[in-house]
Amino acid sequence: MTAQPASRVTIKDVAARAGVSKGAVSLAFNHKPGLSEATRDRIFRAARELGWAPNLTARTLAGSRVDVVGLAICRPARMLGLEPFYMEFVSGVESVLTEHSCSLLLRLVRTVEEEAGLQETWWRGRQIGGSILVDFRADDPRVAVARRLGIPVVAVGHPSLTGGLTSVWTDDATAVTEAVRYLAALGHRRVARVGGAAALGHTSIRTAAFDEAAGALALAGAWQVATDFSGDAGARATRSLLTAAAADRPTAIVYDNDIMAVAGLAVAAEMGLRVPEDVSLLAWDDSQLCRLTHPTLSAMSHDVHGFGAEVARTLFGVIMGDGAGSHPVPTPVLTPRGSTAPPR
Amino acid sequence: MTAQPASRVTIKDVAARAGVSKGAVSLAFNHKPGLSEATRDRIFRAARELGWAPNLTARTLAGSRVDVVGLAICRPARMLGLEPFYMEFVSGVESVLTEHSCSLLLRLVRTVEEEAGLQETWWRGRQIGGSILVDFRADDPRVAVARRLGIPVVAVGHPSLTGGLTSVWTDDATAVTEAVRYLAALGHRRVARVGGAAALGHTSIRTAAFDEAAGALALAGAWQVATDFSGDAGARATRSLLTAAAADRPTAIVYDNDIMAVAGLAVAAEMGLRVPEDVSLLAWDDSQLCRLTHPTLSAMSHDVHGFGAEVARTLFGVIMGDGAGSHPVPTPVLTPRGSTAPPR
DNA sequence: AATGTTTTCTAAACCGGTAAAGTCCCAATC
DNA sequence: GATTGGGACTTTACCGGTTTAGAAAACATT
Repeated sequence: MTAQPASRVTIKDVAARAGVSKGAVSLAFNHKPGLSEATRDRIFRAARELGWAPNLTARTLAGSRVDVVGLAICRPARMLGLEPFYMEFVSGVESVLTEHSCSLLLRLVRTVEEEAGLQETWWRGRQIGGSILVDFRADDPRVAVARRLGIPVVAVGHPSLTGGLTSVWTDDATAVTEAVRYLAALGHRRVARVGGAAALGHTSIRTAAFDEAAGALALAGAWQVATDFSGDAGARATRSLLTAAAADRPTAIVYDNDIMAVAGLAVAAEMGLRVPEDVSLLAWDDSQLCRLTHPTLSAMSHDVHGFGAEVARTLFGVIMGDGAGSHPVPTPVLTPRGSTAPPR
Repeated sequence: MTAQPASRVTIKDVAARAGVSKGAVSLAFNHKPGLSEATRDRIFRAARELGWAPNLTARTLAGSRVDVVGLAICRPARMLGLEPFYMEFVSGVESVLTEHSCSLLLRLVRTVEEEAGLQETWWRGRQIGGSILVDFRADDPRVAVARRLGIPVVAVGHPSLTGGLTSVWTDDATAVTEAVRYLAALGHRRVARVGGAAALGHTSIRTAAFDEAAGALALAGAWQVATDFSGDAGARATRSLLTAAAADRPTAIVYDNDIMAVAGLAVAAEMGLRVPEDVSLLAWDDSQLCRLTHPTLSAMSHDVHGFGAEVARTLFGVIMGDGAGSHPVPTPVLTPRGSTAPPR
């Protein structure tokens, strides 16, 4: 990858034009003291006339800031395409980064180990000034890497998973409990949950909370299935849950994302079951998708965009040296729509 | 954004340990001739022992490659979250970038003008080695910027829109024609199209092709609506198309993406119309979503992942200096599923 | 007027690499 | 035996900024 020449304007040209030294230009552009207002003006004028902006690469190398934040996402490509969560999350992150004229370095990886290596490479190569870590699992190798190298990171996940790294998280356990209680309150006694990838930490948390809630409410039936978050998996899981005899099958199903809930809706239709009369469905994340189906999908709803923004804000805090600790964001709240109702 | 110290290993340390000069280490790591096998080995061993990897920032500054590719997407954040197309496209791009150990710099912008400025900043600041431009519109300002600065870019869009930049594109006109012909062949005489954003070049192309095809087939009715690609807009458009008296309303609707088609499906259900008996629906892009509805959605289907990969490959070509010109990728093909049938 | 203090600005040393030019040594050629 | 020609490295000059240690000038103090 060779870069074209393309007559670049450098700090030297600006300095020459303003009749000062390189150092002076640098001071001016970093708003540092030691220059008279007059020269400052002269420098900015010269820069404007030449259309110059500091070269970030050089600036980085010279050892000040790195205006890039890393984010690696570790899920099979095919699955990602469908997951509204990530794009929305990313757009929330970006909204804050942009204010700091900071960019996002995005990479899709296949395994956490690969990601751990990537983060190390990025950091050592001074490609990033900090990083966002998502999708924690038990004994996550990224914790050690971040700690060993002292990378400023924000871990998206419950503190119990993120090994003491600064974390931003939603209270999944409470949300699951609320979901189950709601369905029980509607009168459901046989409830199922179509969960996400078993390896993921937040899936375990939800699984445990579901068991707990089902136990506390003494539900007659409580099923849980792990999937890979894909619509296909959600469809399969739903199909297998609903093929039992009417008296034995769940009357309500909670999904771990909204794609699987949409798939579940289709499966119910395909099997001739009415939603919500024969079976209630409850989605998670609540992207716009939930309002585009018929019936509309009830969901555990949270502001994913705002979540991303909060993560980015927290990361800036970490980079600046403050703001470690644990930052909970609002718990997903139940948004009832057309897909949930009392069982017949 | 200040970076932590974190005792960095540099090329100098490796050189010292291997008992050679910095230059030798550089030669070894760039696989250039002029070193004996023995020294090469010694250098690599030393690097491994010290856990050293070349600092990309320094490498970039020194004027060789820039291992980063830019991509700015210009659509409202809320809409993006839902658009399966982009994530899938990005994942296709990444799959090729990764092979070249190259990263993607992603940014969401609000206007093309903003993007044009961003591309210029990126390029001048040597943040990127090349860029991918998407969503072309008439008189797109990015064409001039790319040309003036000599940025290696690949334009995703029909050559008529991309002002002579190297382009990768799908033949939307042919695909639209195929869609209309198919519906006509099923016996539909009143067909509508719920299109994307009117400002976008490929929307205009599809609009013109639809008119042309409808004319050629002498359809009794041919409606077109422009939207913003959102599910809500798709729902609204569908609702307004279907409220006409049965004898006057379209019996088939083509959508410009699959989100709107899903929304259309829900609207039909909500209005008590059966799909495909009362109205046929045809989606575009064909993400997994189309197979998760009931009935499943017929779609103009193409390999978005592969599309992204081809774009990345072409970009590498451009960066290397060859491979300019126009690169068509396969035309979307009709994939009939459950949402299309002859009209009653 | 001589002596501190600031303020303003410059020169030069980095940052961590790359690349072109230069040095050294040894085998081949005339 | 002097010349040529490589191969194997090293030297050195950047890349485009930041930063620190001064120097020069302006101002204040005694």
